[in-house]
Amino acid sequence: MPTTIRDLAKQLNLSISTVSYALNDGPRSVPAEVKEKVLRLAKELDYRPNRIARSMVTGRTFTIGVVPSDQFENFILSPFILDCMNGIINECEKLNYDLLLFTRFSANEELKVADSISDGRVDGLIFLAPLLGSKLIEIAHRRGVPLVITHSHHGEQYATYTTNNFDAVSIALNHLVSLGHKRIAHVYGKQILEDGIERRKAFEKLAKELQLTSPPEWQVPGYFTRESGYEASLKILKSDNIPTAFFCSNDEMAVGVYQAATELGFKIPEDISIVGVDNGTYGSFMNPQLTTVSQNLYGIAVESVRQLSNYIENGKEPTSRQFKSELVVRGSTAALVQ
Amino acid sequence: MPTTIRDLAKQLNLSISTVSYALNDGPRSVPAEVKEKVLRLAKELDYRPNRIARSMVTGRTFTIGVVPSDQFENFILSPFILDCMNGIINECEKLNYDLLLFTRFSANEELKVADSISDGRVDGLIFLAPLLGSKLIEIAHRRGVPLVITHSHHGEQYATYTTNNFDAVSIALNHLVSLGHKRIAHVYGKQILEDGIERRKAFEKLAKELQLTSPPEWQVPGYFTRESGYEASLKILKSDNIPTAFFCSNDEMAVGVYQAATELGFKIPEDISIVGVDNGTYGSFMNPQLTTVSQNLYGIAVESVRQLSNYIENGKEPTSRQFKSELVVRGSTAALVQ
DNA sequence: TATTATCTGCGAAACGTTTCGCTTCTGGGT
DNA sequence: ACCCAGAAGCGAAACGTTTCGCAGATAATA
Repeated sequence: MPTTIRDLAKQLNLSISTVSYALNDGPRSVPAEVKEKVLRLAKELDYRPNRIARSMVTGRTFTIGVVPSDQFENFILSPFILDCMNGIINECEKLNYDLLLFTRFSANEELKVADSISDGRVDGLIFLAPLLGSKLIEIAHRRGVPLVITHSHHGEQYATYTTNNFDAVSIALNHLVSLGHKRIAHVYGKQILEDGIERRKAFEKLAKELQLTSPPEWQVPGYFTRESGYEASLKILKSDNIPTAFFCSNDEMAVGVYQAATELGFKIPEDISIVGVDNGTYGSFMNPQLTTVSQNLYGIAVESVRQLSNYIENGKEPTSRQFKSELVVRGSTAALVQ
Repeated sequence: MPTTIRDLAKQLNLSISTVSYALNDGPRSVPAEVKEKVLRLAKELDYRPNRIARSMVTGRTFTIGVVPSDQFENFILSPFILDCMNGIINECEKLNYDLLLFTRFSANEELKVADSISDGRVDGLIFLAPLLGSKLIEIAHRRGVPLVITHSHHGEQYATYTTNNFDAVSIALNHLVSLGHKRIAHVYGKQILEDGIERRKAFEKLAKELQLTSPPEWQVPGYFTRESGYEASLKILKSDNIPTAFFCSNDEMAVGVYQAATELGFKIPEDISIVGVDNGTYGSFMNPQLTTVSQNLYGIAVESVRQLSNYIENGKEPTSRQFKSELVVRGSTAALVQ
């Protein structure tokens, strides 16, 4: 029903090819008056080229697919993902890409998803913090879909955009140590996400180096969610051996620790200091605001889009980059008073 | 380079049509053994039907487009939008739709956007809390793209999924009144979003009905963001006429009020009670947790996807629905002590 | 046995573009 | 007067599907 290029051609007594050249300014020239005629009629008939048909012949869709890792039941876009998405969206806007957000995550549907990410609808893919066991990446790669990975590595052959997790943890712990803290608990994150694993290892190593007091019962598992941070820290805070500070493997879990601590009557930062990782949007929503180690979530997102698009458009192989972290001192840490 | 249906046909000495019938289980039958042969080879050659080509002929894309209102510079997906998106994503997953997230928002590009939302790539559109002046909706409608609107009305001809804003405000204010508060300030929201306008009007009306004390200087403008809530409330809190409670037109602004209040030494809820609207993910991140009026963001999102898909698939006209709000009492409100 | 329905299967059209190869025409350079 | 380059424009192929119209073979009905 919508106007097609054929309608234009017919009404103007021109061939389809000429009309196409006029509309697209190439690849061949048409006389100025013809072009004008075409454009005028196109406007009049509210003509818009059908993107599907164009993709059919050009092989390009000007769409980038985003594959978030499946996070939690009914809560696919976490605050963390939100910050990533904002960077991706803005850069896509600049580069004139649209964004296809893949919605089928369930692990048992992995094959279906695999088909849907490689059926020609996207020019390339961005994997957001993929789970460790996911086979999607290999499949997409084998099928020749251009892709980049954020917040995880996945073998040398992939371009990855990550934070140096060891540094991040080091920055956080050194900050606490500089404030006099030695008794530090660790709420670690999901152990099927690279960030979770790496930060946990980093903590263990650094705890020795910095001669921290941090017995096994102070290493508690979370899942990068507020709830899990709450549960995990509650156990520690209810025991008779209380740390003076918590290092949380991400900001969301730190929120949970806030709540557990507050509920039990501890004051932040007077009684307990808390540091998170991410510097996500909502760290500053908290009261007191959260001291954290920034991941350059926005920058990582932007860079991954840029490199992906540069590969798609110019064939330039994307190169991996690791991003630096920075300490963001706010209200949740204070010098230890004895 | 990928395997096509033609490759399968050639290798099996079958016609393309027969192969297609075998792959799709219809619309005509093929003998079981032929079908098996086809499926086996398809698997062997890692054949996946090209979605673009399929769309070309069927006219269907199995993709729903989401158009967020442009919110703030560099921050397109707000926490509010995040909650909406989660509902949309989950329902799309169930109904086997993918999601195209439109990324070009700038008002000055409205025409370009208009083309991109109606160029055949989506089966339907969901407008998320569109700005009041936006012409996108009319354009999409005129061009025959199925659409629904959330969190705003836009004329009788559109299916809309909204919250009853008057009720929401009423619930919040009655809660405060029941706690003894009469001196209530209002941080209102963006006046180019329907929610912002309606809640402001509701507050004005209810302030009279409930005989609140709320002079004009206590009606302060925000933009539904934390920063704006902070700025707006700071003015009031620094004056020599301090309310006992704040009603904030959304949760994010309430966060800003928390911060302003805390900075100036007010205690929540002892000195000042605060109520927000949304019951977004973030409200429970705060300390004390925010008392709020829940919008059923998730339910609204789900319902809009359902109705849209039902229209796309079965031609059943979507019908508007208004959703109820509920009071969620948490830690930021307390009885007024004199 | 003659007639009609049901299976199989093929070929081709259609979806709406982009772009290549050709032809015809014009004008400038020798 | 002849040649050649460039401009203008057309027709058709191609992208990878789905599906309609046919035709021939086989089975069911009278």
